Amino acid sequence: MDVSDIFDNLNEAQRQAVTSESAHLLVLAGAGSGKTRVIAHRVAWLVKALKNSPHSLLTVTFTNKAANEMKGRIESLIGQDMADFWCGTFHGIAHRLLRRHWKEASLRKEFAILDSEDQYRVIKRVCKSMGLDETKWPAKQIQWYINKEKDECRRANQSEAGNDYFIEQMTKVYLEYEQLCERESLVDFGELLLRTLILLSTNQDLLSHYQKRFKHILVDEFQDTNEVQYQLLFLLKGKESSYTAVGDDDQSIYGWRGAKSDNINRFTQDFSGTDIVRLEQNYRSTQTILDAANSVIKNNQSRMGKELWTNQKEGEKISIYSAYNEDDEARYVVGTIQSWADQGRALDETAILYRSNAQSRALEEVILREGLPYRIYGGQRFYERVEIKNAMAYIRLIYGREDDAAFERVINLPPRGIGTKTLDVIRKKAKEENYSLWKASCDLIKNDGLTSRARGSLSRFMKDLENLQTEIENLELKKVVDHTIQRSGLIEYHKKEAGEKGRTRVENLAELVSAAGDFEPELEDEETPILKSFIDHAALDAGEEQAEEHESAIQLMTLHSAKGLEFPLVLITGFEENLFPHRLSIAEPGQLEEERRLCYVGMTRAMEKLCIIHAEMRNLHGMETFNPPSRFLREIPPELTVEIRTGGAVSRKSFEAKGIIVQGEIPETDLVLGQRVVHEVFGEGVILNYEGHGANARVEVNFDSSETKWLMASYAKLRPI
DNA sequence: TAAAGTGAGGTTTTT
DNA sequence: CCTCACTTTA
Repeated sequence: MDVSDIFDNLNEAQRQAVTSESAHLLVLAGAGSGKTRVIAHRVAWLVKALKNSPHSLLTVTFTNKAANEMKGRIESLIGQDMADFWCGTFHGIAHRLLRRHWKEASLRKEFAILDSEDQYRVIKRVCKSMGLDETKWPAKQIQWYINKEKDECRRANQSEAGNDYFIEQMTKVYLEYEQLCERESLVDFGELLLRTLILLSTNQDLLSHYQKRFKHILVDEFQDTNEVQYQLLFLLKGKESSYTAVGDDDQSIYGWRGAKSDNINRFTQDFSGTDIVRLEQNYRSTQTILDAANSVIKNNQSRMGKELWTNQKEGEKISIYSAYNEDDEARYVVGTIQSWADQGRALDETAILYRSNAQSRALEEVILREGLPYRIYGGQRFYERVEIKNAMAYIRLIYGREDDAAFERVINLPPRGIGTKTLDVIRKKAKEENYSLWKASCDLIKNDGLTSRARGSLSRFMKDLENLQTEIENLELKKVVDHTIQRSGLIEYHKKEAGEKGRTRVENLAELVSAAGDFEPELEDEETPILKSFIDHAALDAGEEQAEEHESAIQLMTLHSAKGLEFPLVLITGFEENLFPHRLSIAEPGQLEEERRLCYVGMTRAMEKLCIIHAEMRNLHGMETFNPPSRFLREIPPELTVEIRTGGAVSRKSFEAKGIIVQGEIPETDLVLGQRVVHEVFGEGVILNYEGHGANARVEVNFDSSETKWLMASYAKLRPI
């Protein structure tokens, strides 16, 4: 294979980054400048040109999706076996290390991973046992506190309470929680990282082994690293290791969960001999979109400074639409997308972005009404769904009876007459004897510590589980899962559930079976049984890929989850003060700047056309709220925008009030509002509304079929009658 | 013990 | 307005 393949289609700066031979490398890569590409090509270059073994490379990303994508790209670029190549998320890699060195990390061999819901439940359990008032000390807040502490590398005994009552109290719970996790060998997400950090820093042999192994460490989205992640990277730095950090301080939007974009600056100081390469050529967006995004982000004080440019054409102006309310907003959005589709473009080229998930509802309703296919990202992920978590709890219990969280989850699911009272007795017994709920149940049944009714139900439950265990022995994973959801009664239970809900739950369970069929554990060690690998996978990978629809659909998502994606047509909704920037972020300058970066991220997702919509009035929490247009709107130079119908011919409100057809000429066209026209396909109708002018004019026509459509005037070939 | 009613609270998200 | 968690009732 020819090494030049690796350089094809790279620009000068990219090539410089890919082939840099300085001790360390920092790539400051603007949005759409080919940052993932640089990492993939650099790995390829290290392997193909410099003959590094894949074994000596480590690539770290933040999401599983990004890791998979990266791996795929690299493999297709190199075209050789990369079995020994570590490429994963921080958590995935930490997990791998802990599984390998569980003994040194003082864990049990079969330690379990707590996802955030499991963690929440455990914390609740701890609070209860401490007799804490739940209303005064919400478990959610405690969870947040503990995770924050772990992100900052602090154990419970390392917090400085001073005489702060709040911290003192939090620390107490943290301590209890820590002990419980220790006792049951439970590891939450933060713990994966912190424990790995401690494992390596207290184990010189292990540390130098990995320091020697990893000659090149490459980190994507560096601006999103938090304290513990940074320290982990720093710790792994050996005499010969060389680091590549790629990031964009302007796209740091996760400060609120502990990410420190300042780690970029820290990197240049801690890793001496760092070469800095800036990627400022954007391959994604038109000049107009880029100019607008640049002038918004320029208002931030704390920046490393960077200006994107492109070779692309100026492109269309940015449409600004002032909607009357959220319903009008949704109609405009859908209308714009429809005319996009009318021009023969695909629906999956379009994305509707919003600040908070709650905004998706109004949009969804209108899309649904128009019968367009759509897909909402975010929200509930596959392995987080209750029915899936329940099924997984059975599987966890089959794997190991000591799993109290799983036990509590399914002991009465489907309902089998074991209520809180019985469970309390079991809990108490377990606590007294300091062993698992399962063992406690065994003893209670033997020693007759229960009412006969509870005893019957409980022993039936336990016997069922034992039977299930023997039945699935030697079956392949898919069959195990299938068998489990059948025999546990979960399928029956959800089938009985009313309406749509029950049906989708049954479907999801079926999906779980097929996910199990497709599941391939990471090879590495044959010691771990596949069942355990599958359980870990479910905790570590929320399963964004699952149940994906393949039909070309409109994409709906929050601004946060749009990061890293691109779409030809992007519509950002809810561009209002108190919504975006969010009410809670306005007061503090640091948070406001993060909101602005979020805005920058959103705008730079657009390739060809960007629309920004704000509503004059919006129903929020059941109240009519009037918010002025977002300050970010004023930061976009007016010459880059077209305001659609502002102070113009049509007053939305009067139009709304009474389907009156407003009169008026549509600029630079031969059409007039209220005019009867005929369309080749849709037949005759009346022009109700318009926006834009000349070649860009779009008109709303109410056809005699009573259907109303937004059409591009220049494409629709409307003939006046 | 299981199903209907009451009331607070309602950024952003990954692992 | 809508969701959720928790409380009351059959």
